[in-house]
Amino acid sequence: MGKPHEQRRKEIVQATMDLAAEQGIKRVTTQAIANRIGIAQPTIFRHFKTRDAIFAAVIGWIAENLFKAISSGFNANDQPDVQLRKLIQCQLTFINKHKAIPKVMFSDLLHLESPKLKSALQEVMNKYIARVTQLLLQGKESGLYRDNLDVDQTARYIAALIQGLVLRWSVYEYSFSLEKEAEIIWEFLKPVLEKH
Amino acid sequence: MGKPHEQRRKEIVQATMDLAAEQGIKRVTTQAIANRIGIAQPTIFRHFKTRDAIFAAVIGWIAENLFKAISSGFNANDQPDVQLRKLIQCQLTFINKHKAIPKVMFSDLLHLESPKLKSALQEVMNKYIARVTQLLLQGKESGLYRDNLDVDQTARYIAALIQGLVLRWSVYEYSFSLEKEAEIIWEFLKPVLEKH
DNA sequence: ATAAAAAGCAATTAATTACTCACAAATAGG
DNA sequence: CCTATTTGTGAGTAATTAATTGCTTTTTAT
Repeated sequence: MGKPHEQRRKEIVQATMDLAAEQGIKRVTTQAIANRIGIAQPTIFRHFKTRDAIFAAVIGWIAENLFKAISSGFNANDQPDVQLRKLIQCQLTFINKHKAIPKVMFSDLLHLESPKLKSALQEVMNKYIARVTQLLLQGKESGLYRDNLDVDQTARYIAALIQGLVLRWSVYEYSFSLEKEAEIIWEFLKPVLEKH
Repeated sequence: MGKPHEQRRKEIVQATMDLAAEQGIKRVTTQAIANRIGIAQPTIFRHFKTRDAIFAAVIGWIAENLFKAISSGFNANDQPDVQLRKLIQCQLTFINKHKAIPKVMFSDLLHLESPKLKSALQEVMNKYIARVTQLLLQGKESGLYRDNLDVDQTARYIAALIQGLVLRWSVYEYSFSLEKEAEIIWEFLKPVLEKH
């Protein structure tokens, strides 16, 4: 039954995300994780020093795979606006597939708890906003968008808009299609970005 | 030292909000609340049946005072767009004054915990969105906004935008002025609403 | 094959924390 | 003023849960 360290770590991260999606962060106890995997509770601590370390790994997983996801649709030949549209679509598809993400993002974790987790999440946000800023700048420079577009401000608001949307999606128990929202968000954003 | 029931309840709600703002929901233990007020911990339970009941009262307080706040600037003579702008300004000023709000909104409370608290919060959101929808509709009918404006969708996105903004403000430890954002949000929204 | 290292577990611990209880002090009403 | 109700408290309970410990089993490397 003994499995290699790295494999168990992945199992634990996965089980943590599954439980978080189903029941919320608070109910993800080390016991619950162990039960889900089918190991004893103390075995968890062979693979993670503390419970917080598990959540740090979860955030790491999210960061890594979110950027894989939003890079997956990348095509250098696309116009910047098409790239941005695809980015939003890929992001929402990714979050839809991993319902633990809003639970982690909107939990007590970031509002205090360990400063380490908090700054880890801030970093993900920053990196995401930087990517959007870059695409906005390209669109501006290629004449697609308004000349007076504040790319930093707009990138932050696009991120805020999506976060708010995902929050509602999570609070209303995933009762609407997140993926379909990509198109609607895009229609909403168009007049903000485009010349008129 | 014995104080009347209603007064103590208010003290407890206030202390809970202060502590939540400073340290996050998780650290608001009944002991911490009692310490802040200067009473014994069991005394809390003379005034609230359970800890959850305290948070229900907090949400009640927020709901009540948020609507007072966004109604405070109301002037029937204002154009609908001015009304909406004022609403956003009042809301951000109110949240800025009560930093517990994002802690409560973005906590594990809504992501599971008691369904009662969750639906209470959903109700606040719904009521807020209804108010914004109403103002958008007025603006549309008075010819200020685009004819093809989807008022429901737009109201939801305005709410999402503000929630996302408040989340960032909270995660970044209130390090930027929330009140100043009202103006910037308004500039951001203009092209979405107006004819062009 | 075998010794060392890694992974596993049962039992336990230590800390936290919401909540109870029996009784004391304060307050209010007649 | 006296009594009943309310408010307050010190001491304690029960439940939860992250983390430790000592030992066994499994895996890996030589």
